[in-house]
Amino acid sequence: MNDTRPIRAKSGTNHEGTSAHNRRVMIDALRVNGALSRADLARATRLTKQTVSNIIDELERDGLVTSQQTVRNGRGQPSTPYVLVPEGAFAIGLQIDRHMTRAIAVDLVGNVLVRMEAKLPSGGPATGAKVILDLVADVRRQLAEIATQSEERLIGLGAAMPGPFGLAGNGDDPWMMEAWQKFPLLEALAVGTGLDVSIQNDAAAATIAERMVGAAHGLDHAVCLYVGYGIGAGLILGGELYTGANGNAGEIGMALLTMGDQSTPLEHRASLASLYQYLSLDAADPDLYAKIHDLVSADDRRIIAWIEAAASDLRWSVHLIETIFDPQTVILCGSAPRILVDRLITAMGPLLPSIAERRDRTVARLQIGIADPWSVALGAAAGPISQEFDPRYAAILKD
Amino acid sequence: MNDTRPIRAKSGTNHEGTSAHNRRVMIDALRVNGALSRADLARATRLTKQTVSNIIDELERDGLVTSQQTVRNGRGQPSTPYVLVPEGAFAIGLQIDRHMTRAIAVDLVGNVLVRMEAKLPSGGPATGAKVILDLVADVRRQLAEIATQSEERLIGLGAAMPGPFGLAGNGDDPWMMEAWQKFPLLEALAVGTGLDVSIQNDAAAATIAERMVGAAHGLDHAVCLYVGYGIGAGLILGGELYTGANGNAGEIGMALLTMGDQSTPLEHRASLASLYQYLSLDAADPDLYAKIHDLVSADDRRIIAWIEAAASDLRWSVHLIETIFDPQTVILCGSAPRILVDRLITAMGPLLPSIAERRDRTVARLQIGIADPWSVALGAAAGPISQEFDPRYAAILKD
DNA sequence: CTTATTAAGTCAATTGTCTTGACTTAATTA
DNA sequence: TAATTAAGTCAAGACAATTGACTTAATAAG
Repeated sequence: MNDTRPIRAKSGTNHEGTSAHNRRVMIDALRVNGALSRADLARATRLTKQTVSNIIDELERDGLVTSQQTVRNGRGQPSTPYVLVPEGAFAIGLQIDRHMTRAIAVDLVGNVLVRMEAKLPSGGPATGAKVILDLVADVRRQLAEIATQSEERLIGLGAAMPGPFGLAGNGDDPWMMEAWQKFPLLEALAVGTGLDVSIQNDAAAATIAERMVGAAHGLDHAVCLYVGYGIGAGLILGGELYTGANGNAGEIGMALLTMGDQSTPLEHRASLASLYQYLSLDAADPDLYAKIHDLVSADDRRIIAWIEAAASDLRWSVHLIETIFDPQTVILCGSAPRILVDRLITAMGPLLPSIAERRDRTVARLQIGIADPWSVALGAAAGPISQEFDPRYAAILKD
Repeated sequence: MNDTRPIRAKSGTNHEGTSAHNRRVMIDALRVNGALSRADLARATRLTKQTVSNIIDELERDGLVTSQQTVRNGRGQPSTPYVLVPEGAFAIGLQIDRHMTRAIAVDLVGNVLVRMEAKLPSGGPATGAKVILDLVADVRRQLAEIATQSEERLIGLGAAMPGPFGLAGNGDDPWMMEAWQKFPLLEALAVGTGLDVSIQNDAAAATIAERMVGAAHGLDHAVCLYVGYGIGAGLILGGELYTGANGNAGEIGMALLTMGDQSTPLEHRASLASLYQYLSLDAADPDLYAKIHDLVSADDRRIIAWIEAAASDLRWSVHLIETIFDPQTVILCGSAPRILVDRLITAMGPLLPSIAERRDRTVARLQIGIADPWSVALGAAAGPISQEFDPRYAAILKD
């Protein structure tokens, strides 16, 4: 054709795509169901016994699955259950937050093997990059001590930081995240570690964690409402994390709530940042979570008021998420003191009526997720594992 | 395994899945780009020339593509462009609305070949089912007159009606849609026509129409904001229509807007239903659209006020959609008089600031879609075509 | 206790689909 | 006129799932 307009087309697939998909399906089935025999896998995946046998043999050779004691289940030859081998793969997760950075090493099934943190100096990436690379190197060293072959089986480094990405900053962030968002972090990490690096926002990372080891385990339609310094949503749609056209899907914190004439972003009303401001707390204080814990435990009048107000906004957010996404469940998670999340979820009940009120529900409309300062780092680490081993459309296609 | 808990697993795939996917990719590429040579297709899909040749031969034998005059493009053998054959497939679309039903026949590329409508009697499905089946039969007869082989190449019947589905009715719908939603329409249509039948909500149908022949053509991340009797959103996420865990994703009309202390569903403020109520119009009046057209043309004071109010809510809706989905574009479409949609879109500017304000935009943040009383029926017809020929994850998998 | 039945799992041959590399065709450029 | 470039075909090969018969090992029936 003689014009130079680029041709838009989806990618084709071939044998390798088929094979890669089927491998992933096996691993996913073992992750969701626990031990399964070859016959179980054949029935569940609709592949033939022979195909399953070949793939399981290969996975066993690769050290990703292993057999257990045979079990007798009535007539017929006893079956041999297979399970995932935790040491089959490792990944490192890195959270870059406003005042600190955390790094975690996980294995194939999501066990946390190493966790370390460091304070980030206030100079932004110029000084912070070295701190981060050192932290990653430390985690890697520690991992190597407790897991043989960890280096050979280290599949990548997942980083998480507050989004959104790719935008001109609005300048209202007081703490340098803008500088970090502009910094070519991916390249710096890739060069500094020699690993495959991926970056996502913190809500998305927390969601990946929920899917691997939390309340979204085995669910294909779930939305995580993440409450941290900011507030965001992570979207599991059709079994995959949805990130939108530019990687910024779910940045619900920037949604404007119009109350009367004035509009405020949700983030200014229901995030930890809003709590810190409301209580005049120092976000850089290392004992911050303990202080909040104490305040909540003591039923401090002001924090109770904040919880009530935030719960009201979050209640509405859940309603909106249910209305727009029709998920199997909504999960409230966060990098926040656990007691605060517990109080929030209590204060959010009863939920607003919505299309989620169905008779055929099997999981609760709203569940509590991993509420832990480490959840984002954990999800960051789970990212490469998911990328490498979970079934996904893109994995079938070429390139 | 000796427990009876069902095993959850994704489906595997095999050669036929590969082949089916590659066929769909070819068809999609031709639909999006127009005429392409085998070499173009090979480059765009990353398949080999030989594979493309085989698939194109097969598609040509099946009557889905045809070659055009060869074209010389500089050195080398001239290329032979291929295009989709409109008569390669047909589908029938059916819209069931409150007071009427519309049916359309389309071909593979989305040309409308037949359109017919009928008034629905007020007795609900008991009397309406026969009217609908007769209408479909009439459309089918007319289609057969203008298109030979239409019966052999008729791939299905797509139906569209207001959602949400599968819920206990709230009883506030004055016009029987509840009865229709409870009626086993799918079975009735399948038995009555002998065709493959699928059902979706009207916003989803309008969205499918936008993707096939409208503003979302070739886009993989787009959200359609549908304004009709109700209001809803259709979601194209990652190249596929997303319908949620229970088929009710996008039912944004039920989203509550909290203004001060009281909350109202969006639908009560910005839909045609709200306009009818505001102006005391009879929704069953066959000349309704003409009347609204005249009122808008005459700048009727009251309708202008409604437009201003509705535009304000829709402006906020667009902001919310952009914030949550991060789509390439938002499309305002509807079963509404065109002039009203034009006025609405004008009144919606300027849009609220959002993450959609990017320097690298190639399409407008907000576009106008097919604003036409027939758009839902068109999308309903496009549904089976899309289901059969568009690339989608599920098409690769077994069963 | 013996035999039938059932289910897990393997073996070897086959099938379906894409890939590879050499070849043919038909145009432009030197 | 010859070299170059690109489209497209041919025939053989590679890869991965399928098929159907077979083996193994348990329980159930007589």
